[in-house]
Amino acid sequence: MTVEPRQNPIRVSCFECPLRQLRSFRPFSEEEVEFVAQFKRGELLADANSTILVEGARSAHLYTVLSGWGFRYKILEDGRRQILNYVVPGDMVGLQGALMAEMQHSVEAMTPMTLCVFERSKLFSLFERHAGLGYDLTWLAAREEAILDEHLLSIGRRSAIERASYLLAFLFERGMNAGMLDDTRRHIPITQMHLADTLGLSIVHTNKTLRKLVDRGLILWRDRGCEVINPEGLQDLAGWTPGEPRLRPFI
Amino acid sequence: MTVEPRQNPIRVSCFECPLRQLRSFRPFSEEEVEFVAQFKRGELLADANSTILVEGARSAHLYTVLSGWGFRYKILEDGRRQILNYVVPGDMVGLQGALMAEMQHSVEAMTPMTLCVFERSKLFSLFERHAGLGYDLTWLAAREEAILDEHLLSIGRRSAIERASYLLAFLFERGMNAGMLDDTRRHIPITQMHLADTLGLSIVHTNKTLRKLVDRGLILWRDRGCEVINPEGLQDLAGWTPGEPRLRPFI
DNA sequence: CGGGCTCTTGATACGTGTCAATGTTGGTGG
DNA sequence: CCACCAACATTGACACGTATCAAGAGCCCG
Repeated sequence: MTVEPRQNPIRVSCFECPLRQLRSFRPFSEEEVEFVAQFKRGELLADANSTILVEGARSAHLYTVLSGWGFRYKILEDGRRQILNYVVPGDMVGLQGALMAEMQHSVEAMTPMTLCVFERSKLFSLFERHAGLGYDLTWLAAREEAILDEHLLSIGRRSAIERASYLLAFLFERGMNAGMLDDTRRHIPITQMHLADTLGLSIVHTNKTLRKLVDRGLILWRDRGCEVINPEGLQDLAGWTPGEPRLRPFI
Repeated sequence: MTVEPRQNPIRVSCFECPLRQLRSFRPFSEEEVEFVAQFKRGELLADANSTILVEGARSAHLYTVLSGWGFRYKILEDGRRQILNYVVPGDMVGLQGALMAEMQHSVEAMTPMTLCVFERSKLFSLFERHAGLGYDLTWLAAREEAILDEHLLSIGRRSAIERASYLLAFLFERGMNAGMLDDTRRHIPITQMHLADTLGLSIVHTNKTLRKLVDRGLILWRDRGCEVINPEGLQDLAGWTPGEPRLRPFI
């Protein structure tokens, strides 16, 4: 289901960007915001389950997520799919495609999403005009790398139930930091198919593993999604501790 | 076996850096080389099997590999180890530690290695003074990300024999591009333990899987390492094609 | 009202892990 | 120079975790 997403004129000014009000993002200088504002080209509204970027394409744009949940993935020729990571507000999408020749993975929306659109051709001027923002981009790339490292450790060396615990704890953590979850809204809008394709497990075994987590009182499954009851319990089971929260940049 | 590596005065000038003569690296301007030269602090000689960087440490340095093979890895509390990626000449090591607070993985040498040492505190001035080099760093980070994506796909969705084929084809490719392998020197200096910890398999099953590849005439195993006989055969078996070789930067 | 998704559950098959024993090689010290 | 030891590699038997197959229930949306 690939819906061609609509690209709209700017509705949210960078000067009053809702992300900047979140606790987890670093403050920006007036000058930086100004540059980003003129770097921004528009907004993209994507339906739930629509494809935002596809492997092999040469996109003229890159994006920052303003709202919604999505994920990056790759597929093998015979259709086997591996979800690589999830994207939440504040995350960049398509940076790889902007730097390398073409996208090496696809991106899909899990919920309706809003994305800021930037022009790929102006990327280099960002490095020239604002070294601090260039540094931020490298920082963001290094952070993505660190996350992928953890996923690799998880898929390679953890058992099914440990993997599932880690992943849900991870998603909970990211959702909280991105302002998508809080003490009242704890619902992660994900299907068991998504989890299976992230964990490297079959969907049947994923289902049975989630049931164990439900039975242990760590999570609830309802409304086509997951509600984390006991994040620390998940972390203990997985043997994972999230890095100390630290002010992060975004573009 | 953690040997404290020796740090020596500079013996290889950036102006006659041996890496720049390799086909796969992009040319640099005189000015850029000059900057890198004064960014460089010394050289590090690491013994085979010594640890170069350890998870949790705050290193004052970052490195570029000049010679030798090494790898990045993480371990769980109970000792389970996952190798994340390999490093060959031209690769940066420790960038994550330079950007984030501390290293989130360890790095170990598989053969004797030489590394250029750079000072972490001067990293930001690289972005200020040479936007092109800052761009290169982001490029390198995005490339590492793309590699990790492929590893995730492999561990998550390929069978044991497909995984092993992919990994050996990948190592062969990287070794060729880095000038560590050529038509006469085809020996990859790696143990089956390393492969097992990369593939997310037990060492016994790794051994049996490698035997199948030997029986198919795709590789040889000898001299504590692997000799790739038929790289295209490995690629076919894995369903993997290396990206077209493209001039890459390094610092 | 029907037809997809999504989720659930049991039975069975298969891939991979674990255990145990042995062979091989290279390095070290007497 | 030889003896010994520690990594590394190999192989078979068996156990266990996860995949696959199959059937059905619940739910949302057209």
